[in-house]
Amino acid sequence: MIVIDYQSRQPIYEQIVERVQMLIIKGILPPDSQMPSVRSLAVELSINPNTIQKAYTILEQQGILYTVKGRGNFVGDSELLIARKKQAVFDELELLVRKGRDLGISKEECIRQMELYWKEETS
Amino acid sequence: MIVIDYQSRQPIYEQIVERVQMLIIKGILPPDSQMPSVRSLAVELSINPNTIQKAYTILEQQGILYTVKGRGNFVGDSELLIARKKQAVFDELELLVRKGRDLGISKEECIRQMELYWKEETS
Amino acid sequence: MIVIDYQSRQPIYEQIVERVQMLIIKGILPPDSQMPSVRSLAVELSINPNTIQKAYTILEQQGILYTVKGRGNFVGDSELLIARKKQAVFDELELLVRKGRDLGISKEECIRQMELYWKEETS
Amino acid sequence: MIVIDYQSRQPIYEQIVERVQMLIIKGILPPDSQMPSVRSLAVELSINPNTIQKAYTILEQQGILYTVKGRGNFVGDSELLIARKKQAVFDELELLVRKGRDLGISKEECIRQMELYWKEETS
DNA sequence: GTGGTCTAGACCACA
DNA sequence: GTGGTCTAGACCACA
Repeated sequence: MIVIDYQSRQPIYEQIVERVQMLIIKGILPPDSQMPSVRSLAVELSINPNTIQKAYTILEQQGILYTVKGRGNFVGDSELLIARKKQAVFDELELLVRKGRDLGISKEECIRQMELYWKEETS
Repeated sequence: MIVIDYQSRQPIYEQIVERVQMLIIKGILPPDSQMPSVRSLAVELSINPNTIQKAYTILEQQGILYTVKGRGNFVGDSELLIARKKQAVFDELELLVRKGRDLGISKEECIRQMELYWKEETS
Repeated sequence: MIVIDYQSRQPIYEQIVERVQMLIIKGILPPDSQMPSVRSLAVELSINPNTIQKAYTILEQQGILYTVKGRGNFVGDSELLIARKKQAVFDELELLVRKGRDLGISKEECIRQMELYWKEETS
Repeated sequence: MIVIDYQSRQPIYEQIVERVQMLIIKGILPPDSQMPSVRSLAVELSINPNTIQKAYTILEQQGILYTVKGRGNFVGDSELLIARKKQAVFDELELLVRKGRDLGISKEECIRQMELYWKEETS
């Protein structure tokens, strides 16, 4: 379910955070479902448990997971996550528009490109 | 001319690389003009000369600066840089479109936001 | 495995880059095998870790090594490296042919020499 | 007569040494003809006289130029220079053959390439 | 443990 | 003066 690219420059714990977020967004991990335990996921991915723990801690701090003592980690509210991610996308878009304008890209060219990308099939 | 954020997670040498790229893109540093020397910029920014050297070396490898031994560093072809940066912006845009689609953002909403950002004044 | 000439005009980090490239070409360092750590190689060669780091960084930029944060450096695709090196040899050969022609060396003499060198045993 | 590439990584004094050698090899500077003075060449090329002096000193040490006190620098024996350059070309060729063999290039491929380069027009 | 960044300071080649 | 290399040593993120 979670695939890690060990050759990536992105830290493993960040990759786990993002993969879990995506699984929640896509509904594969529904709200209040139980996450695999730190140990079992560490074994499954052949990763140091400290690294899994770090990812879970971050997800908990973000309010995306919640911990029940003695029972484990559970998926929180997915709407919150989706709203936050949408905002992040728009924030990035704003930055990108600025960069593009500095480079002399016209609004029309930018929109044309965007529509182009929108039409493409995604794998 | 170059402002460094010492608190940033982004390494100092990367900040310098990006600031110099921007100054070239904006035409503030025209082609074939001489860059400040490694030592003088180090003093000006209160940074170790090695760090400046690292930034200049990267800019040289990217073909953005060229070095004349014993004379200094000079600005190279700015068109090359701008073309590369434009491509980078479009690549980022494509990624962003994919992210947005996964989050259920509609094409129309995306374009509306983009037009909004385009109208804003920039500092 | 790696021998450095401290008297050479060639910088130490370049010597390391070339030695590593040769060990990969010869198959002594197979793809995906782990490189010695920056620190251990520094101790082994009695060289400052920063210098090893510089060599490894260059090899990574060339796509010859890949780095996994917190784990180490690993050998990448050797075919890519070999193809690039072959091209470099032919490019040098072309330059050499031009130089030879300017000096009045005949094509026949050049080929005779080349065949001679080819027959020699190499250590 | 001498063209310097100020953007080259090759030091200017080395460029001068090589250009002068080439002019002698091609017979443009015949034996016993007088070289331009350090000062006049410095003015002509807009270069620091120290740099010209360094080039001339090297050429004298190589026996390619000779100095007559109070009169200036003169071109020496060109045969000596040509013989030495030929040897240098063959030495480089030997190194190249070794590199090629290590890379798995066949003798036939190497000779074929060489003949190819030999046929090409030169500018 | 691993690599990555940075400082302080030295010494070199080159112009 | 200019850039380039190297050492010694510190501190950080990551696994």
